[in-house]
Amino acid sequence: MANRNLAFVALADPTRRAVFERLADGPRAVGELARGLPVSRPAVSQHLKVLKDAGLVSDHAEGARRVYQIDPKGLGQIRAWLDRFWDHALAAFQAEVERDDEGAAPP
Amino acid sequence: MANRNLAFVALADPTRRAVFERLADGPRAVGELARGLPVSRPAVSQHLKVLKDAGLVSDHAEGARRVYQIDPKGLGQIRAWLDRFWDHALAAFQAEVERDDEGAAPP
DNA sequence: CGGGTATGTAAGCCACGGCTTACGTTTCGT
DNA sequence: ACGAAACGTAAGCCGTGGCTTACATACCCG
Repeated sequence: MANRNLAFVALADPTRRAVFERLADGPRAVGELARGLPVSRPAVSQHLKVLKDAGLVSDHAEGARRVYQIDPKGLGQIRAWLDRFWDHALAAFQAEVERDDEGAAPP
Repeated sequence: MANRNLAFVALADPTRRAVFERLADGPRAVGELARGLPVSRPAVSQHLKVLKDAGLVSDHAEGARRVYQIDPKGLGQIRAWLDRFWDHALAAFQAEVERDDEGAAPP
């Protein structure tokens, strides 16, 4: 999926990851998130857009404020990919290790 | 760790991920990897450097060729972070869901 | 209804990153 | 020993992305 690429790109930026981790503690509004971060509020707003497009967060209006929270669906998707890749890569790695040991120390 | 940032950044680029996934099938040399990829061989070389700095791959000389293979240690590190984060975020998410259901449909 | 609050968006700037070509170095083959 | 192969690195180009300031919009409160 192109979704995976979006998720990886979204998680690659440190500031964006800071926003995301901060959101892991519970739902927050934009200004609330911006407070304590070394960037301006519009910057946070832009980061949230990227995270939303990647399916990592969801938002809903709450009066004049806009509350964001983590979307477990997006996070699960990327985790599933990592798990699948993990199995594949590890299998290939072990196969290579065994191939190296083939004539190294036979009983 | 800054290591995590390097890993995320490394995995964010599509071409670099293509190299990495190709490496999951088994160890390969640089030119071998470049064949079939839409970029030049030096580009692949640069990508491999980034992946190596991120602890995602390791390399060893084999004659004139340089063989790269996946480093499971780096991959495990990022997976561990994702697992930890997954638990935390999911817990907060469920707590929020329960808080919403609090007065919604009580028996 | 008027003022302050909370947010998204536009425009513009600047740095960084990915790609290519060109070059230098090491190793293999004959 | 000499040419070719395989690779890393330097230099340079150009698009993209993150940040800021400025502006427009929706909402609450009195």
